[in-house]
Order: sequence, then C-alpha cells, then structure tokens
Amino acid sequence: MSDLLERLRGRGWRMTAQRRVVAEVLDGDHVHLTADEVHARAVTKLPEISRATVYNTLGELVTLGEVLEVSTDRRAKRYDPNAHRPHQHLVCAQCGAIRDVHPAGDPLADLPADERFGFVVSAVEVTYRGVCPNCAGA
Amino acid sequence: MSDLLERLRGRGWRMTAQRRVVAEVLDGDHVHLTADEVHARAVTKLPEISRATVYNTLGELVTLGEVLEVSTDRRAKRYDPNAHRPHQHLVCAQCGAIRDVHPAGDPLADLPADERFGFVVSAVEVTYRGVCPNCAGA
DNA sequence: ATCCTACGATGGACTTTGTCTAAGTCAAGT
DNA sequence: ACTTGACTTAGACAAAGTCCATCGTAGGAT
Repeated sequence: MSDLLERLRGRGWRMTAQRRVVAEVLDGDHVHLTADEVHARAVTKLPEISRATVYNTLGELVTLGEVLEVSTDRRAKRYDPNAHRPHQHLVCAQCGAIRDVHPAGDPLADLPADERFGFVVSAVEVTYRGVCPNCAGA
Repeated sequence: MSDLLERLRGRGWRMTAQRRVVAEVLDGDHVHLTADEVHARAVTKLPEISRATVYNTLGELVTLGEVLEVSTDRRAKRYDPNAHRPHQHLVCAQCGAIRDVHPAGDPLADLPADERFGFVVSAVEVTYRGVCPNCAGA
C-alpha cells in the first residue's frame, strides 16, 4: 500500500496523517468497507479524524481511480481498493458478505447494438446475488 | 393497469383510493420513478396522500412481485412497473435517463463454479452505463 | 531552521431518503 | 348500518452524506 502513497504523492497529493490513515485502513484484499466503517477504524489510529475528512478523502481516491465505489445494498456505499483488476461482486442476500469474482466473457458484448438506443456504452456493473456457505449451513 | 388492480384485489388486497392512485402513477413503459416522484404525482390526484402510504404501498407492490426496485444511482431507489419481462438497465451517466434493455445471453452462466465460493447464486443485476444521445449531442 | 500560504481538516448544521408509531379512518363482510 | 381489522396520517426519528466557515499544517521559499 505504500506504493499507493508514493503514487499519490507523485500526483501532487499533499500527504497528511489523515490521508495516510485512510489509505492504510483500505489496504488488503476483499475489503469492502462503508465510509463509516473506514471512519471507525481510522479513529483507532488517529482519534481526532473527522467524518467529513474521511468522506473527502474517499471521494478523492475514487476520483483518482485508486478506489472503487460499489453499492451492493441500498444502504451505504462501500469502498473497494481493488481498483486495478476489473471484477464484479457476489453478495450474500442474508449476511451481506461480499466477494470479488471474475466472470468469463465480457458483459459489455452482450448488449446488441439495437438495444443501445444511441447510447455510447462505456461500462457495466454486475452484481451476483445468492446465499453464502455460512448462511446456507445455518 | 386495471389488470393490476384486478389481480391485487384477487389476492385479497383491500382497495383504497391511495393504492389506486399509486398504481395509476406507475402505469406505463420505461417508468422509473423515485418514491418522492411517485408521491409528488400522487398528490396531484389525491392531495391528502401521505409519504408513508406511498412508501408502504410501493413496498407491498415489490413484495407482491408487481413492481421492481432498482437502484441505478446511489440516491433514491426507483420503482419499475415492468416486472413481468426480465430486463436490465442502461443509464446515462450525465442526465440519469434510464432505458430498459434486453441483453443476449445469460449473465448467470458467465460465473464459473470455481468463482462461486460455495455460494448458491440465484440472481444477477446488470447495469450498463454510458451517455445518451441527448447528452452526447450537447 | 523558520516563515508563508494555499490546501487540507474540523465539527456542526443541514439535506435527502427512508422508517416507525400512535391515533384516527374506512372498505368490506355480516 | 354496524363492526372490525386493515389502512392512512402526520410527524418524530434515523442513517448516510454534503456543505460551510474557520482553524491547522505540509511543504516550498527564504
């Protein structure tokens, strides 16, 4: 993750304790935290960090393309640091667990020209829904 | 849409002026209104209808499978009366316009078994994003 | 090493979207 | 027409997020 910090500094990002902490919290695989969860974890490392700063920083990371915003449920947006390998999400309908998955094929190609209504289509989001092994066992 | 009202009455739905108005507002193709928009239109036909009733009625229609809930942006949920023909959505990134589309292929089949992590996968949501002809022209 | 200053952080008010509740109203069966 | 339980209402409440005026500080300039 220090590569991330290096890259950001290279782009003229001003480095602050708050931004460093937010970046640290987002480190790892299969991380899909809400803004409030990011804030809660950041507070343990830097007690005076404010919610507004967490929101601002997450927004900047999204703009810079370093973090993806995903909304798998209709509650809070979640932030996914796995922005450099295209992937989709698999969500448990019961507990809300999220896994990154990599389907075969290109879903963009599945939309025929006569179903595009003149739109320039540039992206597609796919969310698979089901029940995870934990919840199915219970 | 009066078929809808008939069907609901057949299922033991108590018919009220409020429910009738909500069902009327949702009539049509390519209708994707937010709850507040439904309320705003309902008020023009029945001034004393309350927001809570609109939310309740929309929720019931969703439970009954007569209306779909879609969240194409991260703001309000939208309600789609086109619940009987499976379809996906194409969204303009600029103006938010939404079209129903019918892609070829089955996106569920694109998720190989070894990417399912033991989940029982039962549904998939696909949202295409792009720029509509109106916004592209501007 | 110290100073400057523009960029970043803060917290609290505010907005949007949605849920809940207690009390009143009414559709539909008898 | 009466009764009853389902439906509706207004408003309080909650969660998620944005905005703004003010304060603080990172990092270049001296």
